[in-house]
Amino acid sequence: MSTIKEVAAEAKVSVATVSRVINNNGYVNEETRKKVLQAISTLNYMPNEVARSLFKKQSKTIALIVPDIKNPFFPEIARAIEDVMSSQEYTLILCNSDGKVEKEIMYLDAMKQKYVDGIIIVTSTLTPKHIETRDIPIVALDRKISPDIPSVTVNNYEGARQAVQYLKKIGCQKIAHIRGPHAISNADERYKGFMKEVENEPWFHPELVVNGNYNVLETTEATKGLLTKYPDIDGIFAGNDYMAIGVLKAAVQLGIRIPEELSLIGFDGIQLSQLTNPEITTMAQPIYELGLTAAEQLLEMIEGKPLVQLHHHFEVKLMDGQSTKR
Amino acid sequence: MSTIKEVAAEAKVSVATVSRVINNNGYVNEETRKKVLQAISTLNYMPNEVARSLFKKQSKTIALIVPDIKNPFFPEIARAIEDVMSSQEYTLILCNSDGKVEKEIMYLDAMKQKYVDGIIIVTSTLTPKHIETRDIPIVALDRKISPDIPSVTVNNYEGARQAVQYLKKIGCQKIAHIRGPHAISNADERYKGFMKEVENEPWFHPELVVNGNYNVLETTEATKGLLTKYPDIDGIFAGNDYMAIGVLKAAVQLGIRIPEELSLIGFDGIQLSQLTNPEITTMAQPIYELGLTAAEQLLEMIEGKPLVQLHHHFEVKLMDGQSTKR
DNA sequence: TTGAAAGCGCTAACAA
DNA sequence: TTGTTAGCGCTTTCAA
Repeated sequence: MSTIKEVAAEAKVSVATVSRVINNNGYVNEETRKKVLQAISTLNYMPNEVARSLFKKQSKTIALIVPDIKNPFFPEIARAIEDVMSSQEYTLILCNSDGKVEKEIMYLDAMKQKYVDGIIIVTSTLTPKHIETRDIPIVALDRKISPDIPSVTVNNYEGARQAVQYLKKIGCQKIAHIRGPHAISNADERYKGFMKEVENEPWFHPELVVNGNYNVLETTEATKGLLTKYPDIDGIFAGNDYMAIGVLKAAVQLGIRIPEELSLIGFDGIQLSQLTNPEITTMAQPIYELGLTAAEQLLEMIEGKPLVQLHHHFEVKLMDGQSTKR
Repeated sequence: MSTIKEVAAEAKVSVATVSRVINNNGYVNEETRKKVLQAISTLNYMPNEVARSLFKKQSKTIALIVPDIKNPFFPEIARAIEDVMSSQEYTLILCNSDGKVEKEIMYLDAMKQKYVDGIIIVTSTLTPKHIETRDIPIVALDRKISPDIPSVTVNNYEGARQAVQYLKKIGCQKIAHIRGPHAISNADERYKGFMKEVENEPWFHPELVVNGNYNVLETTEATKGLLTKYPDIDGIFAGNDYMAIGVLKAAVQLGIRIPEELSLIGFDGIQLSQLTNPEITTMAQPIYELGLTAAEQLLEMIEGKPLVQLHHHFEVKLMDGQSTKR
C-alpha cells in the first residue's frame, strides 16, 4: 500500500495538496489536481482509514449488538442495517451478547476504543447509566432502554391485542398464550396485550398462559402440556414466530390439526414463518424497515443533527397465513 | 477518554513506562507499575486501539464476507467465527456481497484500508488474482477459490453420493435431484455426486434433475412441475435444506405425503431443517466446526505461523429426520 | 494556490 | 529501570 507521501513525491507536490484533492476541499489548481490524480492512479493509492480515524476521532464504522445472530429475526435486521451503512461507506461490526450485560458492556468498551461512531443495540439488560458514562451515539432497537435514548420499536401491545381479536373474530372460544421470557420488554408487552383482551372473558384463567422462552423446544413441551390439560383450547397466540413453530410441532405430535381444530397466530413475520406447513398467520413487523430506520437514525446522530423524533414506533400488520381458520 | 499522556502525568512517569505496563513488556519496577496501574484506574484509561493499529499496521479485526446473512446457513457460521474471534479479542466485520464480484472487491479494498488483519470469504466469483494483488490473509469458506488459497469445505461429492445411496437403500425406485445454481461449486459437486449414483440406473434420465437455485419458491414450482410430469418419483435429493423446504411445500400442495409416498433428503443440517413438519432428513455439515476451523486457520495466518494444512475438508453426516421412510 | 509543520495516541529503538 | 524521541499516515492550521 502506498502512502500519501509517496503520492506527493510522485506528483511533485506536498502531502497537503494531495490531501486536498482526495478530500476535495481547499483550493487546488486544476493542473495540480490532474497531476495528483495521475499519481494516485499510477500508484494505486488508497487512503489509510486508520490514520484518518486517528486524526478525526471517528472510524466510519458502527456496531450492531444483538443477543444472537442465529435467532432468525436478527439476520434480517442486520441485513437492512448493513445495506444502509455500506451505501454510506460505513462498515458494520457484529457482536453477539447472548443477552448478557457483561458482554454488552465489554463490547461497548471495545467499540469505544476503536472509535466506532455509533452503536445499534438490542438489549433488555443495559441501563441508561451504562450508556451515558460511555458517551457514544446509540439507538435501541426492538426494545427501549429509556425515554432518553433513541429507539426503534413496534407496537407490541396493540399487535398482541389485534392478534387475539382476530382469533376471537374467527370464532375461537378458548385462547391460550405462549409468552416470551419475563423481563424482555416486547414479551411483556405482548403478554399485556393478550391479557387486556382476555381477562374479562368467562373462559379465561391464568393457566392459559405458559412461558415458551422464545425457544422452540421449550415451547413444544409447554404446548403439549397445555393442550393435554385443556383440550378445548382452540386458539393460540404465540409470542413470536419461533415459538409458533414450536406450537406447530406440538400439534403434529398430538395429532391436532391446524387450523381445523386449533388456530395459531404468531408475531414477527420472519421469513421462516412462511416456510412452514401450514404457513403461519402472524403479526408482521416491518423488519427491514426497522433496521433501516435504526440505521438512518444513528447516522443522523453521528452527523450531529438534532433528532426530529427520538422514538420511532411502528405498527404491526396481520399477515394472513394458513394456521388460522377463516 | 483519557490518553496515555494523561496517565503518565497522573502517575508521574513517562508515556513509555505506561506503555510498558499496559503491554506487559520491558522492565518496570514493581513500585512504578503499581503507581501506573493506580493512575489507569483513577482515570479509567483504556488504550486507543486506533492509534495502536496505526503503529502496528493491524487492527485486531477480521472481516467475514458472505453472499447474504439472511441465508440461514451463514448466521450459524458467523456465530462460530465471532465466538472464536471475540475470545481472542478480535472484532468481526460483517459484509454482504450478494454474490457479486464488484461488491466483494469493494469490500476487500475497504477492509485493506482499515488494516483488517484477515478475511474469511464465501465466494464463487473471486479469483486468486484478486486476492494476490491485495496481499491479505484470507481463507475461503464453503467454496474453494484455488489450490493455493487456504480453505475450509466439506465433501459435497461424497455427501451427495451417500444421500442417494441412502434413498436407494430405503427402497426408492426413481430419484430426482433439485440442484443448486450452476457455477456455485458446492452445487456442482453435489450434482456430480448425485449423477455418479444414478447415471447407470435404468430408470434415470436427465429430466430428473431440475434447478432450484437455492431458492424456496423456485424450488416449489420446479418440484411441482417435476412431480406432476413424473408421478412415480419416490425419492428426492435436494441440494440444500432450504430447497428441501421448497420440496416439502410442493408436496403439501400436491397432496403427496412425505415420507409415505415420497422420501426427501436435504443437505446442510441447518437448524431450520429440524423445525419443519416432518423434520428433514439431511446430510449435515458440521457448521459450527466449519466456522471455528476457518477462524482458527485465519488466526494462524495472521500470527504468521505456517499452515500445517492448507485445506480442511470435512465429511458430512446423515442426520436422520422424518422425511425419509425406513 | 501551495507548503511546512504540528499533532491525533500509541510503540519501540535508543540513550541514559 | 526509566525517559526521550521518532514515526505510523493522515488532516488542518498557518504562513507564504
